[in-house]
Amino acid sequence: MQRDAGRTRKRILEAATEEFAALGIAGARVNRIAEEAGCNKAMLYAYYGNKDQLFDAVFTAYVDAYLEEVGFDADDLPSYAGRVFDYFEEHPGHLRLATWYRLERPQGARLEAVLAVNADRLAALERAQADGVIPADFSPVELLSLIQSIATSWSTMNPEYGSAVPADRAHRRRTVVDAVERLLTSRDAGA
Amino acid sequence: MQRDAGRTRKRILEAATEEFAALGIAGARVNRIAEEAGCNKAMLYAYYGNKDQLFDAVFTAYVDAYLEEVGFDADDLPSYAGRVFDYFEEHPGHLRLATWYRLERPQGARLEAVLAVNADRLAALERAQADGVIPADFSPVELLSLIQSIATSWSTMNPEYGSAVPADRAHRRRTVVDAVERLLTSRDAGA
DNA sequence: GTCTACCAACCAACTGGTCAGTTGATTTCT
DNA sequence: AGAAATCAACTGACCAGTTGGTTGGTAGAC
Repeated sequence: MQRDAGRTRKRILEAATEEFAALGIAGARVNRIAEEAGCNKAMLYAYYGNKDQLFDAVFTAYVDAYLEEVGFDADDLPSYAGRVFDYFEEHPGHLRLATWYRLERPQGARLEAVLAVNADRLAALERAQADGVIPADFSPVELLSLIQSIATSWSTMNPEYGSAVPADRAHRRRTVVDAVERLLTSRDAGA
Repeated sequence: MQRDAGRTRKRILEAATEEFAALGIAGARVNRIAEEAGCNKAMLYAYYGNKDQLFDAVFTAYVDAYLEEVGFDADDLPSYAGRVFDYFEEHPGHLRLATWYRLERPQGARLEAVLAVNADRLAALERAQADGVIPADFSPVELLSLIQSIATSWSTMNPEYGSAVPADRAHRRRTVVDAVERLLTSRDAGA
């Protein structure tokens, strides 16, 4: 058993990601994380401060990975929605993480990285609309909001639907991309 | 101070609704609920069994109120979406409750009431499509999933958007209804 | 090469406080 | 008198965070 601070840090972060994704901040147990990571609880406090800061580290790591992998393309929003869908299909825990964050984090503390990315995206959408590349029926923030919701709609459904939800991932993906395409189809001004 | 079992039950349920909506099952504190309800913790156990069953009572009461108030109309989905939007604008805690339920409840235990309502709605949509009242581009379950997501999209956004989200409730509502209308506009079969 | 002093990595065991749930007695109404 | 409603005080388990000490790698003296 070699000693390796970097490896231990990583193992803690992985174990914490799993625990927080499953149970949230209030439900997570520091003891369990340490046990799962195969190290002593004290290491966790040495490396990450406390439970809350550990959640921060987990959440920031997820956001970085998400932004890197999904990217953004104001000119092709349907395929952006498809990539969002793909990401959360492959990392269902990350969507839970994002939801816990929204529910359990006090209103004050926002993530700089996300704020900056959002501003960028809103600006890019505005430009694309000014250039006529995408229709301007919805404002940039409306578009982002709707697309995000649609892309994750299957994962955020109440569990009671259960068997009615199609098991075929490709089929569910097509639904998402299709719906976003419809949002972007210009309609006549008349009621 | 009169004694009144019914009133005490109700006060506990109200206090519990607030506490669970704010903090979820793991984060809620039984002591706080009793204090807020202005009664002893033992009453809570006498009337509702334990913490989990108390959450069940809270959640069931919310579902009943929701189903009653929102209703469903397969022939006019945009206005259904508008009513869903309205409901959660007026009871933001209830959307949080639904989210906690999805995150914290073990997969096994579903609510009969919701299962039955879902089945009804799927059947109603199927009929409406067969009658040609609404387009059949999306299947019933796809429609329900998309509409639910769109109606709650503003409330489920990451908090980092903050000031970019329009404060005007009527405006946000129009976005929702508009988006659902677009889903229902038939398109040509060609790619 | 190997000895040694040093420090980072690591941990078992503890602490103080908090939590869900219980008990046995008291009050109030009929 | 008796039943239902109420509660102060208790219990045992658990939990986040700490402490004081041990272990293992390694840099430099010789």
